[in-house]
Amino acid sequence: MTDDNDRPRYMISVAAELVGMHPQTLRIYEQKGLVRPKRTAGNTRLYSDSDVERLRLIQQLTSEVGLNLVGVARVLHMEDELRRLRRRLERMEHEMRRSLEEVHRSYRRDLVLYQPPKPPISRN
Amino acid sequence: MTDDNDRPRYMISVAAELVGMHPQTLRIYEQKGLVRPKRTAGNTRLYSDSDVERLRLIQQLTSEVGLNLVGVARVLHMEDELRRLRRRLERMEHEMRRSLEEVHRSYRRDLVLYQPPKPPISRN
DNA sequence: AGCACGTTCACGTGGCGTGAGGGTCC
DNA sequence: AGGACCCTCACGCCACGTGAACGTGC
Repeated sequence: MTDDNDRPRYMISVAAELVGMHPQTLRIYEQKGLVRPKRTAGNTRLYSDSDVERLRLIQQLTSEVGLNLVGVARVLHMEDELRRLRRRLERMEHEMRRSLEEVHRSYRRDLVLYQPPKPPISRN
Repeated sequence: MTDDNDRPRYMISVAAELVGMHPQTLRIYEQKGLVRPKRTAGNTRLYSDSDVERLRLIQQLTSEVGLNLVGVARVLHMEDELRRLRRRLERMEHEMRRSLEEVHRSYRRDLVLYQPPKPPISRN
């Protein structure tokens, strides 16, 4: 997950080449807060692979979907939110199943302890 | 909820007046699928109060937020999705609590049936 | 010294709002 | 017949992408 996909690698001309965009466009995207490449000590932008991937996503949203840059920012943020909610929902489903089983197990333990030795418990 | 907020009421000039927009703009919005006013037999658009409210929302997203129309459509749709997920999450929380209590109650009933009359149940 | 970087400004294109023209329904 | 509706076309403005100019870092 957090491997070196985030390591700053490419300067702007390379990154632009990778995604087939104008370097100036990438600068505009940064200015509007759509990507946040790191900088060298000499103030040169360095794009990570994650940044490049994000650029491709932005490209898709603008050129194919037709969003303007405000829309791209908004949609990217809302997609994060959606992913978060879906994950949370899924985890809650698991948690729910787990808890129910846990309770069942706990009570069955009690039942075993307390059951009279003679008649076996009949279960359906 | 589904009272007469959905009843077709205002023709385009009135609706446009209500929200302070150009009638032609409303036609464009319909053409792009952002609002779907009903029509009279004579093909005249009739906007409901819900439609008018939606128009105000669209107005906010375009003029204040700065979205283009594609963005408005997308954002409106994603907001619906977000609301749906949040509601579902909330209902699941309730359901989880309810189920757990239910199971507890069910087992306690059993415990009463099965507990031996002599030694009292010791609990930690 | 040279090349790619940095920023700022200028231009072209396209989306969107607004208006006009012409036809149709009450 | 008049007025508001319908639709289509035309114009203006602004956002965005692209390029040029000029300065700076390696």
